[in-house]
Amino acid sequence: MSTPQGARARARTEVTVAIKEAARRQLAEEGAAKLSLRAVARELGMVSSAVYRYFPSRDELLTALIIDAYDSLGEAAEKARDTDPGAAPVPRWTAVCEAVRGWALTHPHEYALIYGSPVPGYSAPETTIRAAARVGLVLIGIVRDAHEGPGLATLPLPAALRPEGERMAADFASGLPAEVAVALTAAWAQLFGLVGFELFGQFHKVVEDREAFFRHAVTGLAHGVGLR
Amino acid sequence: MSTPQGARARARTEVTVAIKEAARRQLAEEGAAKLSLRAVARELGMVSSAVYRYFPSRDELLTALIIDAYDSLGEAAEKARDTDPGAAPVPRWTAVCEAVRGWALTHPHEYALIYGSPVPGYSAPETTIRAAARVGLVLIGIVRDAHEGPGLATLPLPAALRPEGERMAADFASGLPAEVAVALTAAWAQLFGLVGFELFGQFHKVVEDREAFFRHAVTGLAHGVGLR
DNA sequence: GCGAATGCAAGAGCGGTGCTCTCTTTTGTG
DNA sequence: CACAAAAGAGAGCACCGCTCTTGCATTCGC
Repeated sequence: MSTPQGARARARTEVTVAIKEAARRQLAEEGAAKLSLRAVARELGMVSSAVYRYFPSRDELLTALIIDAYDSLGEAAEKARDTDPGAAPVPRWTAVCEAVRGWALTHPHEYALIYGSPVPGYSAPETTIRAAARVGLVLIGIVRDAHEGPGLATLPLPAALRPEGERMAADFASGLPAEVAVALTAAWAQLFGLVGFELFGQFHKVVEDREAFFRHAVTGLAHGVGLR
Repeated sequence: MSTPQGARARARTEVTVAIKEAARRQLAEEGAAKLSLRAVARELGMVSSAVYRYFPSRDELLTALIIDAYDSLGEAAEKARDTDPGAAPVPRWTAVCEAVRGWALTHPHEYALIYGSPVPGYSAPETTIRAAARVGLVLIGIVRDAHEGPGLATLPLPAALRPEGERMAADFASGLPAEVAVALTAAWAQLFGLVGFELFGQFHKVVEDREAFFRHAVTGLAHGVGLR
């Protein structure tokens, strides 16, 4: 799976990561819309057609960047979760949320790539799905720990949503009550609403002290899923 | 302000709206990334350089579409608010939220244009800000009505966020308590997090009964701002 | 060890894009 | 009616994604 020996293969993976690095640099500077395969080739001193030996199309290159971005964000979230494993549920939750926000603020174009409009057309390959789930899994883990530890303050679930909640719990939140699975999914989406609004300028002239506002809002999200 | 007489001016506005219509059609079919001024010109039977007499650049055309989209969404929200003015606060709130969701589902590319990544680079002219505020104003109005009527169940605000909340209330939520202004702003962002996640495919294999889930989630948002 | 198969870079080229010029035609108005 | 302003037409520039063919190097099978 890793470098399968051969000097040739080694050179290939090296060029591949060089292309991704140059592309990521362009992405950070100009945004996804301006990312151009030809410019990447120029930066690497090769001709544009050579890049197609490594990525069959611009969209494939973008997809690779998307997966890397999901991984990077997921790693940031996991790191925040693990820095103080003994902390109470709510601080752990807010720490992860703030890590997500921090990553988004330092990688705005990459964030836009994965949580903004799907720019490369409509390609969401299965490979991206696993990567996309990492942040969600971190949040689930915190809530599960709380459920098995100090317990959760659950809210009632309307009857119409009960089967959906049972399915959710079975699918990706095993061990958690249905109403928590539903609340958690909503909080997950709402977290990215907060981050996206700040990042995309919707809070311009609306929220000034973004840090404090965010902390307060995600604390509210934590309470919404039953953490105390 | 409207058509200043002259047949020439009339023709100009006609061509202008024709260009916008063609552009909106392309936007709906292909998305913002594929929207091309030359294709618009082709569809209208004119040469590409002629379009530049009406819109100085592709970005300006996109900006016009953005403003129209904000207006269209705001109108949908206002319509939902006005259909049953005597209803209780929570149903009024959820009706507006569902109107936002419905508009987003029927105008996905336009929604992506205004709440996805800012595609035309980084242009957020002042003119768009007024248009962007309409949905927010609808939500504020509902909460204000409830505040002056049945009252709100407010939650405490951390001391660090009190000045921010006071400023918010003074700026755009006059008559509402500071903690409600803060909660309202958070709910506003969270609403679009829910809509965006559904629209951009993050709920794929996660949420099945989207309608019921959304209704439940926005009811939670309503409670979060103090509506009962 | 050597020829053949394979991998890779280079270059030219196609159709498309945004945008800018110049030139001509149309048209409203003094 | 004449003239100036507005609008359209066309060519052209630099860039884009992508394809194809052509040489060259490396690797593999015999």
